[in-house]
Amino acid sequence: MNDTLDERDVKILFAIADRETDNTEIIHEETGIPKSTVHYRLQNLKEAGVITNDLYELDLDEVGLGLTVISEVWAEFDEGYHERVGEQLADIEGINQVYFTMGDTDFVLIGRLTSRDMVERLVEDYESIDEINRTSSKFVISTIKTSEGIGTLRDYDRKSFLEAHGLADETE
Amino acid sequence: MNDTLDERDVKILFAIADRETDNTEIIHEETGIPKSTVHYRLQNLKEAGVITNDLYELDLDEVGLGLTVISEVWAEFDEGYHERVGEQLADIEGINQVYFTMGDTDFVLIGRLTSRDMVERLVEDYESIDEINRTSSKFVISTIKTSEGIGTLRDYDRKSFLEAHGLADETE
DNA sequence: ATTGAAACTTGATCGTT
DNA sequence: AACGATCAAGTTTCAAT
Repeated sequence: MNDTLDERDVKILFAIADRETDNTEIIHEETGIPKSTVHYRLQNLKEAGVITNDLYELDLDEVGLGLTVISEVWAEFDEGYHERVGEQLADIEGINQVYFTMGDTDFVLIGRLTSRDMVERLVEDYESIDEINRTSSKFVISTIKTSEGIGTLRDYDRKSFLEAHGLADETE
Repeated sequence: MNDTLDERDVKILFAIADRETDNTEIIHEETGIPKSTVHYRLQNLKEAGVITNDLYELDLDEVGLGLTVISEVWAEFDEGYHERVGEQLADIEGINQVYFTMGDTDFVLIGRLTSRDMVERLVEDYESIDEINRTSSKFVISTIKTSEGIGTLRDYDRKSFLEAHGLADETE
């Protein structure tokens, strides 16, 4: 975890996440921090390796989200409840992936947490949801790979991806 | 899935992922497609909802990666092997998250696939790795939430995030 | 380290094919 | 739809604090 990260950096990073853009004018508007200062801070964060590229992929360890927890949650089987339970799980602070899977009302969640202290709260949050029967959590010792969004494409060989979509490879 | 996506769009999207930037000059350099055409294509993809924001978060359904599979893999317990097995799992086409968890050599993987046909190949790929004892896979019926990278910050309340890091909220 | 203003680079637009 | 040339917009730099 990077200790050079201060409140102002956090403010800028949250603004980028919230407004879904790195446009300095908009980040300035959101935070009240001048354009050139925003630029200065972002430059430092890039050099420090907190922001790893132009697409604003983040080093989660560096921002203090080094702890990953994978939870499985079983809920009461009842048609309408899946979505409602799912939304409630998704709203728990620190949870960033929620999947509803085949089998008997089974959710898989992935959370990125700031510390072990949060785990206790997490489980409390699960249990505060009425329809939930049982939960089980496991800690991640090491994250060998993560990619999301456009980064997901890196996991594919372009030729075979095109093939899978019935598209021929255009040779320029 | 969006059928307006053609080979050229895919080429541009892969170039963005590979070069980790959306700089039109660089994408031009990578693909041979003129700057203004790159711009034109990206604009269309944004309007079509394939690219959902300035940070190039993608709608995976729209790019034809609508099928999500979560797998658990147990491997032989042997000090050095974790990383080697992990890397091999990470290299399987379509796998975009690999976690090594507590317990007896247990990996959790998440894959985004183009079609059911790929699942068979996936399992074959798992089994082609020597050290692996047992695998189990489940399909995701619906993805209720996913966020990665800078988007992960959206899962936090800024005040409590700052607090967790021992940072006071600066009032401007 | 911060900032407003200037300088510059680039993304967005336009007109033609 | 594609693309080279042009313009508007954004990013980066700079000098002062």
